[in-house]
Formats: sequence, C-alpha cells, structure tokens
Amino acid sequence: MTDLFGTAPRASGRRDHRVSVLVPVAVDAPYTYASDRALAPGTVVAVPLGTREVLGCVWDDPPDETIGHNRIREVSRIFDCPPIADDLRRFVDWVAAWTLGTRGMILRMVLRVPDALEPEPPIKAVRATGTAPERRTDARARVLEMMSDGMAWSKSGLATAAGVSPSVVDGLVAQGCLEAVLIPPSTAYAVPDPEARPPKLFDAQRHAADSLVTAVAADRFSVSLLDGVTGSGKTEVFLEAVAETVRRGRQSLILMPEISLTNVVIDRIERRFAARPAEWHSAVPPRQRARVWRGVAEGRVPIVVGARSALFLPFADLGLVIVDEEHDPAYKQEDRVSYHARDMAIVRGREGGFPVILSSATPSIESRVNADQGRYRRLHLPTRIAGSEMPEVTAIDMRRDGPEQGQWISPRLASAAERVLADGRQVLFFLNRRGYAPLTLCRTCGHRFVCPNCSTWLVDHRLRGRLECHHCGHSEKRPEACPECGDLDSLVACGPGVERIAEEVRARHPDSRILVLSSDLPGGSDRLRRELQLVADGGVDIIVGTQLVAKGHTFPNLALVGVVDADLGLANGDPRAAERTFQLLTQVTGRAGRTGGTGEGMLQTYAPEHPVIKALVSGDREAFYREEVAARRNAGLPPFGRLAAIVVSGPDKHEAESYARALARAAPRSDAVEVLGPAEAALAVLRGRYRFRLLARAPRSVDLQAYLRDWLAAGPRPRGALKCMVDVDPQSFL
DNA sequence: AGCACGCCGACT
DNA sequence: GTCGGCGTGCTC
Repeated sequence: MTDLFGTAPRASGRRDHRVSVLVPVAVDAPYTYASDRALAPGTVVAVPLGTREVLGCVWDDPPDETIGHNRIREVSRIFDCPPIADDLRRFVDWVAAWTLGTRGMILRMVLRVPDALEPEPPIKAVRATGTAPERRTDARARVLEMMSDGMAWSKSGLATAAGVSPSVVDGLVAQGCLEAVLIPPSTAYAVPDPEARPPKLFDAQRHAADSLVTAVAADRFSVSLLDGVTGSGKTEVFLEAVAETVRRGRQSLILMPEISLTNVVIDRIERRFAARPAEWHSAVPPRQRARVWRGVAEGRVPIVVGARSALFLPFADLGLVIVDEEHDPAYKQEDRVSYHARDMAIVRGREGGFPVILSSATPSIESRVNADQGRYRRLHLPTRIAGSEMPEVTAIDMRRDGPEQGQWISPRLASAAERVLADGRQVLFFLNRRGYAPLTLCRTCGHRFVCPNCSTWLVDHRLRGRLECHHCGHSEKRPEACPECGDLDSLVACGPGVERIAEEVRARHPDSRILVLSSDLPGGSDRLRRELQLVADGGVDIIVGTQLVAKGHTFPNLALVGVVDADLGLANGDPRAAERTFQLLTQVTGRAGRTGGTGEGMLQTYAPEHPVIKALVSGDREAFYREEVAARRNAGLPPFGRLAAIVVSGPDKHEAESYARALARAAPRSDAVEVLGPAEAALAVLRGRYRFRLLARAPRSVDLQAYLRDWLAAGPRPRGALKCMVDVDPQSFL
C-alpha cells in the first residue's frame, strides 16, 4: 500500500493491519482482527473471542472491510510454528463444503493440540559433580559408576538402570555428589532408511510395487487401488511406495481403520526402514501427541501411522497417503462432523498433488466401481505368496445337514473340528453375535423382552446375568420370573450367541482348551493381547469368537474356521448387507492356514444358493462384485457412496432426532444413515448433492424443492415449520 | 423471590 | 464450541 507520493505509509502504532482469522467454532467465515504486522495465510495465532481466547489460523479470504473499527479486536499471540500449509487450508475448505460442516469446525480438527504450540518444557535430569559421597555404599557406588561418563540421566531412569531405589539418587543429590540440571527435550525422529531391509517380492508384488513407485515418482495426484487377496503381501508392496516417498524427502501417512491395528503395521515399518514411525490416534497421550503434531508441522516426522483424524495433521510436505483396509466401515466418522476418511484422504491427495493408495483384500463396491470407471488405477494381487494356499471353503446346507434340536453346530462341522483337533491344530467357531441369546421369551405367556427405548430385542448376557440392548446400551438385570405373568422358570433363551456356542463346544470337547473372544469380555485390551498371545503360543485349542477375531491378528496354527451362522446379517435391510457379509466372512475364513499349511472354512447356511455364499465357496470375488453391482442397479441404488437420511425438521429437535433414529433402525442401517440439521439438509438437497425421495410421513403433495427454497428464503423461521424426511444418495464425489 | 434448566443467538 | 441472556417453571 502506498500513499500519493509513492512511499510506504509510516508505521503508526499497532492496529495497522486487518487480518482474516478462522477460529475453531461453528462459523464458516473467518473473523477480522487487527495486527501490528501483516500475517501470511496459514499463520497460527491466538485471538480473543467473546470472553475466551482461542487458537486460530490466518485464512485466505480478504479481511472484512465492513466491520467497524470499534468492533475489531487484536491478535493476541503469533505462534512460532510453521504455517498451516496451503493444501491443508484448501482441504479444510473443501471438507467443510462437502460435509456441510463449517470451516471453523473443520479447522478445529487441525488445531486440536493444546500444548503443541508451546515450546516443550526441558527435561529434569541429574549429573555427577565429581564430589565423593561422605559414606560410600554399594548402591551409591553403582550409581556413581553409571554417571562416570558425565552424561545426564533422569532420576527415575538412573535409579532403574542402576538397580537402586530413587531415594539413593535423592541422597546423592542432597550430598552434592549429583546436581539437578535441565536438558533440552529430545525431538529427533529416527530417519528411515529406504534401503535398510528391502523385501523379496514375488512377480505380482514386484509389478504392483513398481507401479506404485512410478506413481510416487510422477509427483502428481493419482489414486491406486491395491486389491489383493488375504496373504498376498499388500503391506510389503505399499511400503515400497513409502520407501520412494522417503527417498524424495517427503512425508507419508498410513491410515488404519482402528487403533488396535496400528501396532502390527508400526512394527513392520520399523523392520523395513530401521526406524520407528510416529503414531497418531486418540489413545496417544497428550505430551506425545503434541510432539508428533509439532514434528509433523516442522517436517521432522517422515512417516505417520494413524487413525482417520491424522488426515488433519499439519504436514509440512505430505507426499503420500495410504488407506489400509479401505473397505472398513470404521473410516466413517459419525459424530460432530461426519466424514468418510477414505474419501477425504483422496481429496487430501488431490489438493496436495500427490498419490493416494487404497489397500484391501475385499475392496468396497464403490472403490471397485471407481477403478473400473478409470478414476482409480487397479493393482491386482490374485494369489497368496508362496507357502500358503487360500483356504478351501464349503457350505453346509442346514436344511439337510443341520444339528439336533437345541444344538447349533452341525454334525459335518463337528466331525471336521474333531479331525483338526486330533491333528493338534486349532479350530475357530465364528458367530458375529455377542452374548448368550438374542431373544428371551416367556413359555407361559409369550412375553418378549424388548428395550424400552428402541423396541429391539434385549440380548441375554449370561456371564453378566443381564439383558442388554445392543442398540442404545440399555441394560437390566435378568429376572427370575416373567414380568408379565409372574411365572417362575418360564423364561427361555432363543437363538445362539457366542456364549451359547461356547457352552455347546465345552460339552462336546470337555478336554480341549477353549477361549471365548468377544468385545464385551472383561479385562480390556491388555487381557485381549495376552489371550491372543496365548492362542499364538498354542495354549488354546478352540476359539469361539465374534467379529473381533476377523481383523489384524494372525493365528499361526489355525486350520479350520466354522461359521455358525453365515446368513446372519444378510437379511437385515441394510443396502450394504451383502457386501459387509462377503467382506467379513472372507476376512474370517482367510484366518485359516494364513501362515502356511492347509486351511479350511465351513459356512453353515440355510441359503446355499445366495450369491454371497456361492461367491465365498467358489472364491470368485469377481463374480460377487459383478452380481452386487447388478443387484444395486436393479434396486435403483447407485453403486457409489452411501444412502443417507435427512431429517429436514421436526416439531422440535428431540422429535426430529427420534424420527432419525427410527429411520436408522428401519431399512438402511448404521453406516447408511446420516442425520443432518434442518438448514443444512435443505441446502444439501437444493445444491443437488443428494437425490431424495419423500418418506411416508411427509405430505406427498408438497413440491419439496420449491418448499425448501421458500423455506430457506423466508428468513427467520418458526421452529417446526416443516415436518418431513427424505432419504438420499450422494453422487460420486470426485 | 430465588434459582435451575433449556433454548437461542453471538462471537470479528 | 462456549458463553451469557432470558424465559419458564418449580421450590424454600
């Protein structure tokens, strides 16, 4: 800015510059603040907002000149940290527009690191002074021996290393033999060596890896779908893309669907590159989070393994994102802003101009469609690496070969299990249903136990002696007598859960060591880890498990997987039911013979002709994919995205939400439903982002498009003005 | 009268 | 998201 004489204006006090600052609250437009100097977009600042002070980021929008001087407040701090990069700022804008969130709320996900912006406090340590202690004891001698090289140690570390109690160290400090010193925190990250331990790759792997390396070398946006059967060595392949990214001096992000799976990948990366990658998810303690955030922003962290929130880390120079197990529904975030991390990863790649890799043994239908339509490149690994075969999968027709009344395991599955156990190998009975029985009813009066909130059946959890709702978490004590007719001992359990299967297995195999693995068993993740180790060490003969066993863990000696109810989940009205079941049962039968030897899967089914069962038995994934795409087309569903519900409005917020929940329970389940507030929903429909169809409760005569337009244009609206719901299909998003 | 709670709008 | 203001309705 120059004045009439072409000279720069004199600096006159502080409030010379207006800057746009996006703040982490639910607003879309940045606010205008004053600053004593110009601030580049991306600068991280603290600003006053109402009664508090919040973190914010200088944004690209021009400052609002219409705000009066008297209303403008001053930037209170400018942080000494690298700016939020352009590509991440564009990404925030894009995600906000796509998810119908506000830019402020998306930025909040980037800035949710309270301590990262303060310099890390120095570490308290002790160092030898050279003074000898008055009395020289054994313990003191050991400590001083450790300290003779002049290095500083933390008190507790020193005590542990010297094998003495911390009070010995305190005593030496009191005597002046050791002095307390402050040392700068170590922030160095191990540098990965791309040539440290290159894997031996088989032909198909080599071909896929070369293709990924080429994609990285091309230095522009692309999406590759690495589609390889369980055990085909996908991880080794995509780590070659990481290696190439490291060679180019850029950062890589590997996304995992859940925290429990990160460890395995972290260990493999450490082996491959002789350096441990950084880890990012909600269970990482705050201090370490802050360190990772800062290290990522300063470009010192070359590789991050993280959950979906890692997409919002402020990478200085991100050059690759890998989405492992891309089909996993855990990538969809439901609370607050609702987004699909797999799709957002692709957008992050587009904004940053770098490649994205999706990896899965059972790709989602939409990713396969995107690959077939040429938006993604597909890399196919059709066979396992040498030394292990795909398990032989057979179907057991329960209409002919079912078990006796009161049992759930068919004779054929039972004898196969006996054969395997006699060989000293392990058996897994899989049933994706927690608890003892999904329904309890009274033999006398027919009373069924249902949830007071959800009107779904209460699941009998016998180990806990409770009846629980798997929908809302409601739990009540399992009564002795029927609450309806008062009869004692008249309650019967209907249908099986894992606890009941375990009971049957115990009766059949009293001498076998049996382990039940289900997410609701007490003891938490430590106990789970110990029990999985026990399985790996051969301390268990039979595992009875839910979905928990399908992911991540390998069972080296597992020879047979018996799926107790392969039809479970096929008929629940979810538009993704077939896809989910195919993915789950592929994963779980794939556990058999995973690390060599033969493996076998047996599916107990009442519908052996169902396309999902047939595809699992034939092992023909392509056939399943073709059938499923055709089935969706016939049902009028797009192969893409998800079906969503919009509650446009209700008489009040609570009623609107209960409509949404009711809808969620009806046809399209869990992941298929999205709940939006009234204004966002109306906008979404008007912007043409959704197709919609009025549901029964809506007045059929209403032209919804016109109604919504008027409704939005009408300015302040009475609450409850519009009562209807629509369900919608998002379009392809690229 | 005094206050708990829920709703709503503002925040530069 | 978080705060303060304000209205409703219930209790000491």
